[in-house]
Amino acid sequence: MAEPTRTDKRQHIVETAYALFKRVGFHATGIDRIIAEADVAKMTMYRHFPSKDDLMVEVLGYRAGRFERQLDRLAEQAATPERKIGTIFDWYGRWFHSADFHGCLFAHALAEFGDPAHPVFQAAARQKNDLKRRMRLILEEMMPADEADSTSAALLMLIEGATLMARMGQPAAAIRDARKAAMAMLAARGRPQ
Amino acid sequence: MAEPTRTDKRQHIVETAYALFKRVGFHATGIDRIIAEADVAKMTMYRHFPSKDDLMVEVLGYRAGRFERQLDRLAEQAATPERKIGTIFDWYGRWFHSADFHGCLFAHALAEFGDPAHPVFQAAARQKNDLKRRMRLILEEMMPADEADSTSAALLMLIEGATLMARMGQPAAAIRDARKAAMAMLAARGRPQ
DNA sequence: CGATAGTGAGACAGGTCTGTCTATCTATGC
DNA sequence: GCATAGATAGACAGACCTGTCTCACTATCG
Repeated sequence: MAEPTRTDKRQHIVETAYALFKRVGFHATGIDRIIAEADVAKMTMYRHFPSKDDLMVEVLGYRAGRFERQLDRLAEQAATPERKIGTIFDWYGRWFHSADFHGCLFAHALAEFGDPAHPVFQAAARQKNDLKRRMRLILEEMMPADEADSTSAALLMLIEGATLMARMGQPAAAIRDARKAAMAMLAARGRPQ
Repeated sequence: MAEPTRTDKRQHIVETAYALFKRVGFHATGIDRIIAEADVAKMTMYRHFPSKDDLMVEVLGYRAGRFERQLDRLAEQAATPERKIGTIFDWYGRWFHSADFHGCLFAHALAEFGDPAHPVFQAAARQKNDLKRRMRLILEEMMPADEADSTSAALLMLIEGATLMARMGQPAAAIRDARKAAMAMLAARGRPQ
């Protein structure tokens, strides 16, 4: 009964690969290392994922899904648009300070796979676009659509930049300054230029 | 006379490696490809650079120096702090639209080399810190030091995030939204919260 | 002319990479 | 009990990786 079922193996490979890609990188992580740490045979991995590319895409999808579900839960608890955006920044603040923070896996994927036609590039870009859309929909509750679009873009930039700064060893300053700028951006709305 | 001098070879290797690292990535670019495209012997490269790590650090330093010199020249022409910041965003806007834009080499280096003790990581982080310091010094002409610090951090985040969005295929929207947010940030200064 | 320093071409070592294949084992469903 | 599907270990292919080494060549300087 402690025996893992078939589909468990698949998920176990995904999670092991996720941990390695995050810590070590995509190119720098070899198949041999993934199967060694996951403790599965090579053919088991290749049965589930025809190639390393497929595995990377699956890992990114898995991570993106987990991220979306967490933000969904947080959004429910917040009443106003400002607070909803605030909970997103809160999430990033906690993430920056978590023990196994190694930067954004999606940004790293975009960095390592420069070809926009590559499935890994596309899977990573999808997550960024999804996050921007999420924030845009929130902002549309409090401002016109075009303004919500440019503001959500700016918020996404702050988040991505803050993640980079956190990665460079300044997690506390990163989230503080990003949050401050974001809140000022929302509070200043409607004021005369 | 059309013959290249000795030190030219060294610089030629650096520039060829730079073009490849930018387009292809650090791990994905092999020594063999660098020397093939630079049209030099392998031993010539290894005489100048004891290892690939050394070459990568040199490439990052070369690129950072070129960047700094360009910003120095632009800063001279601008009168007010606001305009100086504006010229930096202008530079990024032109870069985003240039033919061989492939994202930020330093951000990619940070993504591929996760260990903060790695010389490549450090060389890349240095450029980000230098850019932040440059903007902080400009902002200190118009605001107190602590405010200049957090504002320069926010501006750096906008720039890094905009670079990521430009890389994902939206260069025009990226620089427009980043610039708009940055200018609003500076204009709103002193207004009551 | 001769010495020296940089360069060239390429073999080579030792390791790693992705992906394939075989042959054996095991667990579940009927 | 038995068939089937999934898992196992490990060899293997063929390519690529970094870095070393040898030996011949060339250009400059005195």
